[in-house]
Amino acid sequence: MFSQSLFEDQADMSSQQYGFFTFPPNNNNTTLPFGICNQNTLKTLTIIPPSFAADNNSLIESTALRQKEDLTTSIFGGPHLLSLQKATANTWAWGEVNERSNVKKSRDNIIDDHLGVSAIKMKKMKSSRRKVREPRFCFKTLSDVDVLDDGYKWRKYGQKVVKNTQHPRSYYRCTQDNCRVKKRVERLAEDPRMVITTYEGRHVHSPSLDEEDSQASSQLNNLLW
DNA sequence: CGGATTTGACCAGCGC
DNA sequence: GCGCTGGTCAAATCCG
Repeated sequence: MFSQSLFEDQADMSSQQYGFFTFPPNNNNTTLPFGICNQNTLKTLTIIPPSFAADNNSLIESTALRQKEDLTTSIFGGPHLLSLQKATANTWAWGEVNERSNVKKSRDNIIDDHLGVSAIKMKKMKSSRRKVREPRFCFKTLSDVDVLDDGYKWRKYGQKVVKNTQHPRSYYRCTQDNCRVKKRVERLAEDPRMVITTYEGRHVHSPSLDEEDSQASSQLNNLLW
């Protein structure tokens, strides 16, 4: 089961996280731990902030390592800030390698190269459409609202009831022209309080800043996307 | 009235 | 080849 594998990954992830950042930017009640993916390991989860999905996805890991220190100091104003976040939400994220860099590998190797995905989930991923491989990032957030304010404007284009889940999955597209970023929003079957938000692709524009957006959230959005 | 959402139909990939 | 499933489309509907 897909959702089951999420739980398995989550347990391993907590021990590897090296920092937190708030997500979404306008929500003070959620913090997001992040860490580094270890490729080819099933039990070790990799957590990568979306900002690390650099243009060259093969450099995700090294980029994350290189920027780790900068994130915890300059972006968050010092390591002490990390502990000041209201860590009421148990949130996390995982990244997925862009398959385009693996075109010459065998099918099995391609599967193995997905970051932080359990064996069960990898099997599942084989059945999903894979023509266009965009970087994908999944966030698990404790929230009453399904659609978290991430600074971008989204248009819903579909909703689907996923097998063995009681909550439908919603599909959104970024409303910006020429921006093909999509996201899926669903509730965790085992814990409906948890919202699973999966982003696919990278924005080609800045967030649409509303009047409420603070300078800090703008800064964080630039970091993330 | 125009933009956003809903929702059933359709399509593609995969397993059997 | 067929059925199942997830993802997308697009007409209908909603709503500010």
